[in-house]
Amino acid sequence: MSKFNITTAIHYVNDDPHIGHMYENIVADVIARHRRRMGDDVRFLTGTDEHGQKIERAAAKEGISPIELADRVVRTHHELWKKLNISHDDFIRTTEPRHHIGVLELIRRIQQHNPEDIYLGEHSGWYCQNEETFIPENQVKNGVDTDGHKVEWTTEQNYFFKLSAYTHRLLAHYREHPEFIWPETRLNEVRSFVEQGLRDLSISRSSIKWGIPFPGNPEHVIYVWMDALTNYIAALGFGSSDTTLLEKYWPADIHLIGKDIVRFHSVYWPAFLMAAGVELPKRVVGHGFWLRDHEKISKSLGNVVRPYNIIEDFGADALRYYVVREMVFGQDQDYSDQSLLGRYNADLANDLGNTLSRAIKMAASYFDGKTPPERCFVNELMDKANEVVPKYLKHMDELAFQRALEVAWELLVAINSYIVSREPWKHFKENGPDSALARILWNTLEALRIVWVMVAPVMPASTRIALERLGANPDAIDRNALQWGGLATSQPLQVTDPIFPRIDVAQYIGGSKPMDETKAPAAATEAPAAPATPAPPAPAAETTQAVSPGAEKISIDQFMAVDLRVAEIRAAERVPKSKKLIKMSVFTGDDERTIVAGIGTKYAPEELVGRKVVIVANLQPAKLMGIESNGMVLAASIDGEPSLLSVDAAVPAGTKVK
RNA sequence: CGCGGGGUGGAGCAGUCUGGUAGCUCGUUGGGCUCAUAACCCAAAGGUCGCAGGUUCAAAUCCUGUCCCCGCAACCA
Repeated sequence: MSKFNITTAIHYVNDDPHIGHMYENIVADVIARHRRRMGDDVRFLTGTDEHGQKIERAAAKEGISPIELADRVVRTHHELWKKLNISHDDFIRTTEPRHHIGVLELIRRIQQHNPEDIYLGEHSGWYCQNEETFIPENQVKNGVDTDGHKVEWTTEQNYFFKLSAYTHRLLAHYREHPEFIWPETRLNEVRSFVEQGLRDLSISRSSIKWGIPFPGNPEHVIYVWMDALTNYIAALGFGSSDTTLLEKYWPADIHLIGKDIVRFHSVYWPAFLMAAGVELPKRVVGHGFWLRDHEKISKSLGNVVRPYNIIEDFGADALRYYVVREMVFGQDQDYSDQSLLGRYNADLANDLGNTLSRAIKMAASYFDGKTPPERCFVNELMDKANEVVPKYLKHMDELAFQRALEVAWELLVAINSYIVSREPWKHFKENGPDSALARILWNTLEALRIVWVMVAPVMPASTRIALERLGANPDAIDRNALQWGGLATSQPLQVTDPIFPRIDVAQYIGGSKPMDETKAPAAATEAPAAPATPAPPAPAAETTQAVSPGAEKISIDQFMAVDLRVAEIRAAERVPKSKKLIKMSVFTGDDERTIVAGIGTKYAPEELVGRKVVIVANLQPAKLMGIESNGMVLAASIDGEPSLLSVDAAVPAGTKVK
């Protein structure tokens, strides 16, 4: 018996799980269940990442402690995994003592094996007092970050990991183990990233409190990624006195993660492990993302998919099947309710479920409610099954789950075709329940049993039900169960309601059950949205909605503080390499100045020259693509399409607008 | 020359690494069956595989060039 250790990423607890999280755990579960029934000793780990600034802040906003927030969200995760039948063996939280121990041990081992790999250095950057953090360069403009807070160039002392020293060893590892990163495109990406040379990595933060204190310097907290990645070994007892699990299950066979964090898992993580003298995981597998209308799903876009109602109404298996069947594993895929329901009806209701009812009802009515009394080992369904099963297993091994299911459906189609060609109903009328009929229906049921066994890792709950109805042993889903001949004769069949009832899509979608955007049941405990820090006023060019009557009123003085005036565009050109920026030279009555505006999607530079527009003349200068813009051109915009405000040509430049 | 993904029958997508009759699901049309969840089976229509060159006996697949679309990053002041 060989061991098989699979992990998911640990999910960040700043929000309820969405379809991306579900997908990852579902796929990991499918793999785990498959390996288990193939006889492996499986260890399947998932968990939550609970440290870091975002949690700290989200908690502060609600007036609770970070751990309280984490506890609450973790509960949602547990409930969801239970609903989805995720069969993990362990669930680790980065706030657990065992995790702390593991992280500290990792650092200790690095210091022991490669003392020079962790050193105290200086880190400089834009620091925001208000948020107590460094702000990335690209979010800083004019001494202010994107939230409008003041930032200062600050230098702080940090511990660093000598990542630069591992460049060549990592490249060598990729060369010797090309299977280390999957799919190949990700390997190429990572390799080219590493080939550019690696910079040392800051592995402590003194500005954050919510984390694991750095050993020997409690003013610092360990960098979240170093913290988080260690969960994979901490869960196995790394650093504890009991290393049984570690010896048994490490290295991991698969770290299943999203493609966005492949770099952390295939560069930082192995480098840490090399430094600590710990064996590397065998494989980092990056899956694709679920998209919505070809766009990335994100909270800010408001297109997050949380198909809780699907789970409620059709069971976890429908969702499990959909995500595994619809996505080419490794690639991105569009999500839509229509496609989910389409798959449900076509594949589950019409094919899988209907064939089950069809076969069972016939067999039951002709053979006294039991599986037919005679088995058969010479027939085309058996041939088909023997052809399909090896292909199925190959696809499963190659992580081509979509293909594996396709192949299982081939057998299903063959079953229906077989039924039609043998016409059991006619045979029964003409000959009664003779042995030929018994063989025909036994073949049908037996092939169906094999289909369900193939489907078992994806739809475990439904498989149990189906096998019971078929008169088969619901626990028999191991590798032997994929062989022809497993169905016993004269076992009780169950004739019941459809396992996957058809859905009227129009009615369902149009009905009172919006599937998206619904929150998890457990999320009902979520505190009411705390008053957010006031958002910076939207730039005029972006304002699409009418000013609501309830909006705060401003005084005339406040309004007059804005210097609105008519200006004439003297010259205009596109900003090179920009998508929508147009650089204009405008005459304001007093001077001629440069204004950059994001109107290039709608207007061509030529048609702008000579045009009179309204500008805000006393706006703070800002740099856009390196060009200083002194003012703002007013425009109304619909869905990002700007429409410039203009005045009659007779109005001279410089005229005040009020 | 920023990074990456993609352009394949009406729709959505596989196939491209490892050239060899272009495949799947949905939809459409005609027929069959009436055992089953208005399900199932058979058949048909429908594609110059973005475009142009090249390599080859043979190119959706390899090479070169080119056009277009979509993410990310950098810019809607």
